[in-house]
Amino acid sequence: MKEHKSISIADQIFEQLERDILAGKYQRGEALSELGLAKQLGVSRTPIREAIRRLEQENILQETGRGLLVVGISWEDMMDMYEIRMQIEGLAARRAAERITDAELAAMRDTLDLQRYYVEKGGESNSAQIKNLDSQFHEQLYQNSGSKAYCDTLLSLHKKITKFRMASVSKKSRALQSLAEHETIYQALAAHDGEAAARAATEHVRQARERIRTIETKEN
Amino acid sequence: MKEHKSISIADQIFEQLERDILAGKYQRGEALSELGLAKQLGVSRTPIREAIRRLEQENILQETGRGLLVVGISWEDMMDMYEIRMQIEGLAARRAAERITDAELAAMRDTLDLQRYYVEKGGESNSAQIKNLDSQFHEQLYQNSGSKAYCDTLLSLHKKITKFRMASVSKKSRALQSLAEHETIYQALAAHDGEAAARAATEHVRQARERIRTIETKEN
DNA sequence: TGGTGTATAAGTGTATACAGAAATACACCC
DNA sequence: GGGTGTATTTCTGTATACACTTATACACCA
Repeated sequence: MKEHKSISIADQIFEQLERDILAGKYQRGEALSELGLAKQLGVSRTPIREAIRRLEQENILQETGRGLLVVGISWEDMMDMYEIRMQIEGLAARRAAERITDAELAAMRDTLDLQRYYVEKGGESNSAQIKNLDSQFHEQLYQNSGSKAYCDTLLSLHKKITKFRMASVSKKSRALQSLAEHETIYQALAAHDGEAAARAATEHVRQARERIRTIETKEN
Repeated sequence: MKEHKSISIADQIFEQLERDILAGKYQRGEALSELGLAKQLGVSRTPIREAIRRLEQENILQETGRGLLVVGISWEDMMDMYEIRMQIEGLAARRAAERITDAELAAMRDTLDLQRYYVEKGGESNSAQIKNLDSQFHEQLYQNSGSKAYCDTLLSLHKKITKFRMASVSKKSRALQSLAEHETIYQALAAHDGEAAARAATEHVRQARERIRTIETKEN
């Protein structure tokens, strides 16, 4: 379904650098140079520069006048993003519940069913697939809020969170719990119950944060 | 106090295009071309492209594969941004109240006093100055939340709002009311009262939205 | 008259060349 | 030996050239 308009080198580099930075592959404060990246990636500086400008706009890279500084996001930043999402995603869900169409509901239902299929099937090989479907459900929710502002804000936060340190090890029990929460959100949307949708979405983000927090705490 | 690192042409073009797009100088859906902009602005395509990439990242410009599409923001988008800010700015204010230092309080006090000076002095010539100080107060608040996530999110929303259609005609009565609300926020911060700060900040954004809404409604 | 095919124009994507600034290294002088 | 001045290297910023894609216009043919 996705538009494949040839995907320029600049886009690929943007994606790769973003992923690497958010995944923590580069140290916070580490210095990079355009020429260095160009040589390393085997392309000219032009696409590198365009990728860099976008990363700067996202505030995960910073120009210093002489070289680039990796800003990235910290653990605290991510917790804060969850906190912000808890509020905004709830409001977006309320709106979605009030305006969602049957076709949009059916599409979310499909996403949910497919996700359930992969989760119950289990296996590490499907974890990428599951993560994509999880993201897709949220993106559909954002889209169905009908608000560009909500959609843009939430997409930006969600993208950073999902790429953070290759986050969220997929354990089946957690995946099932997350799925159940999605189901609750869906039911509220289907019932066009704004209040319930808002509560469910907020609670889902809160739980997701807790799941991540628990993992990290154990690691450290 | 601001860092003046020579301000590249690319940066200037970014600022200008962003301002023009958000101010409504370009029609929503209007097509632009790199070469056209380059000729019009008398520079090469290189800085144009870098500006465009940043604007794309902000979702106010969109690549179509053949030319650019002006997306901009609509009136509804801006109302939604206020709604989001109502929530997030409240939380940011709560945090700021809990951690703000005396030095930071003094800096906000200075901003406030200077704004009051210009507001009471009156006159259209100072409206730009007043707007800047107003923005500065909010930016200080964001900064003092101590959270990169809150700061980034709020700065992005605030920037778009302030540039929207050259928003907010400055009437002295409204400016005074806004100032009084800033004062309330400041008092809560100074008292390190998180709850009060959150309430005051949220209410201030709500009122700001109402002030804008009233103006627009009269215009249409 | 309508459709098709080609030529042309316009636009983006990428590489490269060049200018200028800034840090660094090194030699020279005291 | 230390400090200073200069040369060199290493960056970024900008312009330009070229490849490639696609829309468009126009002529030709059925």
